[in-house]
Amino acid sequence: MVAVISSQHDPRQNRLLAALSAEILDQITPHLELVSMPLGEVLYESGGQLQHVFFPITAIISLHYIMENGATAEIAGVGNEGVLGISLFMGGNTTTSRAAVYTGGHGYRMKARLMVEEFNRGGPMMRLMLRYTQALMTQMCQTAVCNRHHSVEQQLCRWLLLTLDRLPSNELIMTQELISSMLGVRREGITETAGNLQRLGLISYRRGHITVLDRSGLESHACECYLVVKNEFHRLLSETSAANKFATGNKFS
Amino acid sequence: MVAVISSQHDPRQNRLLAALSAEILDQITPHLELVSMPLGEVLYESGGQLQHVFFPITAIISLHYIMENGATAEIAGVGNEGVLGISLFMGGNTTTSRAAVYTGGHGYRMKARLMVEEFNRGGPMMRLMLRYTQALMTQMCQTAVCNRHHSVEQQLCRWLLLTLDRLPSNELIMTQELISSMLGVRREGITETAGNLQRLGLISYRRGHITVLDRSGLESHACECYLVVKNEFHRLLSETSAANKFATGNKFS
DNA sequence: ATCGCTCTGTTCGCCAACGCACATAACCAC
DNA sequence: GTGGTTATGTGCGTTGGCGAACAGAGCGAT
Repeated sequence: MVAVISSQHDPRQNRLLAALSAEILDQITPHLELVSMPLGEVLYESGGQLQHVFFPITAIISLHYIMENGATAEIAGVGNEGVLGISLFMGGNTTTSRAAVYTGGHGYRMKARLMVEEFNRGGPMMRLMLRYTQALMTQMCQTAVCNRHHSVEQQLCRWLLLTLDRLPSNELIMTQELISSMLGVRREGITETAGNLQRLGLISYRRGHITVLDRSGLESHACECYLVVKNEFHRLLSETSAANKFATGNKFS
Repeated sequence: MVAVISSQHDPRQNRLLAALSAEILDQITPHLELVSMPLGEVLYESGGQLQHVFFPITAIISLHYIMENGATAEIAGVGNEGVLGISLFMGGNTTTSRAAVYTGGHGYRMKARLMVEEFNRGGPMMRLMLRYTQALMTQMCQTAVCNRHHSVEQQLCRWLLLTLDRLPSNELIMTQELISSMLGVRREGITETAGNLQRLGLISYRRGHITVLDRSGLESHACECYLVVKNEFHRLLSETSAANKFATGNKFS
């Protein structure tokens, strides 16, 4: 069973891991453990300790905050472009947010201690993690801005696109209820908005499934936030990025 | 003139600098330049290059995003507890946000290249900057959450308290117009809310000045977000924090 | 002392999103 | 199939915050 799964997956399906040199990737691959990440699994609670960092490949994780009254709001998402657990090497060990799987799938995990050791070498892994952290911060910023100024429809479009970018197909497996709790809005608001988008021919959906039919149409209904995040991720994490420039004068390199 | 100013200020007035060991602080002090940071000064524009990092002592800086339609929203603030310019060592060099002074005062600045070099030593400066970065992320997260779920009144209370914590006195020098653009709400909304708070005896204000009369009253009108941010800054940046724990197994230390 | 600019106070209609309640419809397990 | 469960659709009334427009009041400059 494990062998079957392994043959279908490769650490390079995670774009952060893929950005590492073959040398470093070979070095850490023995420590990467393929794990199933089922919908709803909580990878850490607010204030909890992480035993592993996670590199999703087909799963998507939501970083969100649960308020005293139980309401939730997503702060950022983590898919195959990223890693869960940056607080380990940032020095705080915990965060005030929670992480849960909202699109089931697989990912690789690595023991926290190994990750910290690798980070502390100060080499390409550290630089990659720091660049990713900055990209994640951009996503958080844009979430804040979007929450302040944009309509539910704009936010839904943004969110669908960001999620779609992390998936191999154009179909999302999730209920409107789930989306509403991610965006921190009413479920009825999603029903209404999704209905509009379907009427416009941008998406189609049935109970628990959403298919994107017209990606560029969705983009034009989304707010600017989507492209800001997407472009910043590309700028910071494309292989030809500022990595080398940054390394100038770095005694680690 | 410079001598007079210098005699009144000390790098230790910035709590990040104060958290460094005397040895390291002595080492970088020659490179710290005391600068005046007048209200409205733009320290960097979205996408621009930073020539310096800034350690505010009496000034407060707003990190905010300007939308295509000109509306603004603050993402986080930076005062004497922090540093402006983390994108320099995170590897991205620029951010999508903008930084402007919203409470005039003074701060120290340091040439960007020197900061990067110091960071790249991988020692206490790096660990301090990373812990600060995580605290800043918490602030961003809470801004996102607060924007989603809390009323203008709750947000105003939170914002006043966060600003107050960065000031030596209980008086804020700023117009309602300025506050509204920080929070990304209408100026009238601030007028109305500030009027309520004054009627309740929590604050008093006159044209361009706000005095906090009842701090704990303000706290009880604020949402949970204020304390989340405050506690997380304390946890991550108090001198007895996880710094040493983090350093365990770190070949730099 | 006065003028003029800027900041603050107040009103009005408007609308997006909310909270609640309940109807219908799809899917799953048996 | 059929029944139960869960997801989606719809219709209220309510409300917090918006946009615009303008009146008054404070403060600084001259």
